[in-house]
Amino acid sequence: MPSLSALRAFDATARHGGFAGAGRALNVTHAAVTQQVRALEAEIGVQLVRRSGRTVSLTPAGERLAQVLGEAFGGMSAGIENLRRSEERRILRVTTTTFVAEQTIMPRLPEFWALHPEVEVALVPTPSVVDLIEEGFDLAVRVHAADAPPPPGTEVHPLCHTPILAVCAPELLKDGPFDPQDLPWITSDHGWPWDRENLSKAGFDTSRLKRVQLGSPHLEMSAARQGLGISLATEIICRPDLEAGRLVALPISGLPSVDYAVILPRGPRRPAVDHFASWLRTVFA
Amino acid sequence: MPSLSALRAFDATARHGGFAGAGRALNVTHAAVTQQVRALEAEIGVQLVRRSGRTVSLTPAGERLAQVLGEAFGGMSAGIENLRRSEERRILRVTTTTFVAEQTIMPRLPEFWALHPEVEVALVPTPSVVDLIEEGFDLAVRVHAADAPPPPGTEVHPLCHTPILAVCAPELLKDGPFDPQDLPWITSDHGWPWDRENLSKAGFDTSRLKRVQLGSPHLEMSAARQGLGISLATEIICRPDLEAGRLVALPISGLPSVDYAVILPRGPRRPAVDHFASWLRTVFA
DNA sequence: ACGAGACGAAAGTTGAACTTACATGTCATC
DNA sequence: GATGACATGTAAGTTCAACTTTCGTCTCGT
Repeated sequence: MPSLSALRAFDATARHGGFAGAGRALNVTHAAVTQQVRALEAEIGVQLVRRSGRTVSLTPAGERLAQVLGEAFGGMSAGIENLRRSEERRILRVTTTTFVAEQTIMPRLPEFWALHPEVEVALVPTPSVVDLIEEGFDLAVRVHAADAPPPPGTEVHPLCHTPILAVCAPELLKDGPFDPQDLPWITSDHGWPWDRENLSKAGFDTSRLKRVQLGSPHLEMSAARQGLGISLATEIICRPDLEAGRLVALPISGLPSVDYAVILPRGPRRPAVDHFASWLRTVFA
Repeated sequence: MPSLSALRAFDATARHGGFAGAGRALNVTHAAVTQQVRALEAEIGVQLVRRSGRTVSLTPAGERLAQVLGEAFGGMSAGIENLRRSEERRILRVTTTTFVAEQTIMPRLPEFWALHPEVEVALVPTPSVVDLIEEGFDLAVRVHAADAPPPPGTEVHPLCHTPILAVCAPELLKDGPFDPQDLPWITSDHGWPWDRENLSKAGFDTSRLKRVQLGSPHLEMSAARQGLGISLATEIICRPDLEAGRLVALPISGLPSVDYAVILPRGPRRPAVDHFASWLRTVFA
């Protein structure tokens, strides 16, 4: 098969009716085009253009080839253009935990849309870390230790370092100090192993704790606000409730801190993904 | 539009299910293919292949692009292959004078077919020099002075230098020497200007000559053989008749000589044209 | 545990494609 | 018929995209 740039040079020559015009269209000089077309003619052994004085015209063979090439190149560029456009407009799929989605990102999403109104965002709360690439996500916000290696095929951009707090409704503290061992801990089947690990680090005897289990994660925070018990949560998640006085942090020392990070699939990204990632940095600052 | 070699690299990757296989198909290393595919992904901003361990698979976007590219490249190579083949088998169109065609080439054509049985030859006798390219001829055999410039768009390969003879049937000489001014000259409307010029150079008073005009060129030689008069012809044309004793050359001095040459359109040629041209050299030797 | 065979990354190399420069040829216009 | 604008032809010089090389890593089958 002949060189593709020679084919493109001939295609442009046919389209623009001359070497000079083809050169302009391809951003090269006319000499480059003549060389390529000559090479193509030599390669396939057929005269493709008639050179008569100041103008060139296609031979019958040239006409046939130009037809074929025009369709092929046209199909290519149309296909690529489609792909690029459908990709550009595709909705931005973001996965994170229910808490981060509801408490941290959703309340401030209007700020993002003020910056980039054209980007549609789908926030998909998934309890566990999922395979970004396999599930077709563009971005994840996850707890990810700063020194941990990124999951295969992804890259990690740290967002913030934030302490884990034990929070409850201020009413629970009205009657003075109390022993946290006595109060119920609001948790879930899924979150309990993690909560237990963190409470152990703070010196609690986790086998003696009372637990309140709720069916859906987004009920937990509201249960805490209503004084049902104590909940473990990162500071960044409950910051709005702390500032509004709906929750208070218990003075428990020894609870660890965690790192939040943006996790992105490796490889090429459309601009919308980068926009959202950099906006997240301001949200988690 | 992305680089065509990147598109071809991706096409080959899709076709062969991996970078290594694509590299083998394109006669390059796997590294070259990965680079090109990565560049393509960056260019159009879409992930096209999933790299998982030892194998690669196409993403949905990659599938779509592979489909489009496969059709485009397939169409191209089919079109080129068609062109090349139809050109290869195309009949060889040769133009020359009636005399050369009938007297010199046609009798020996079997020798050419013995060498190249696959080449079909069309001998087209045309009285005047025609535009090779415009009329779609592959080759012409013409009288062309060795030092004359080639017609535009053509190249000239000299064949032989041959004298112009005045010939007649041997019977006309039976009654002893005679004055050529008295005998009729066999000529044609079309050939007369040329004959007159040559006769003038040999010192004849052309206004006093008797002329016999015949309708078709290929009757002239046979009229000469039958003793109707004298004919002007190049030695190479009437050599078979001279050798067979059907014609004799009159001892007229002063007639000029001419050069025969092969005239070819410039540019790429298929092998059959070169074969025929080089065979002609042996015929005219 | 080990070798075969695939992909990944980075630095070095090469030649195809391009530019530059000048000659030539044609056409429109004055 | 002289002139200028604009096309193509050719050849020699230049550059950067594409490729190779090299080494590392991963996965799979034995």
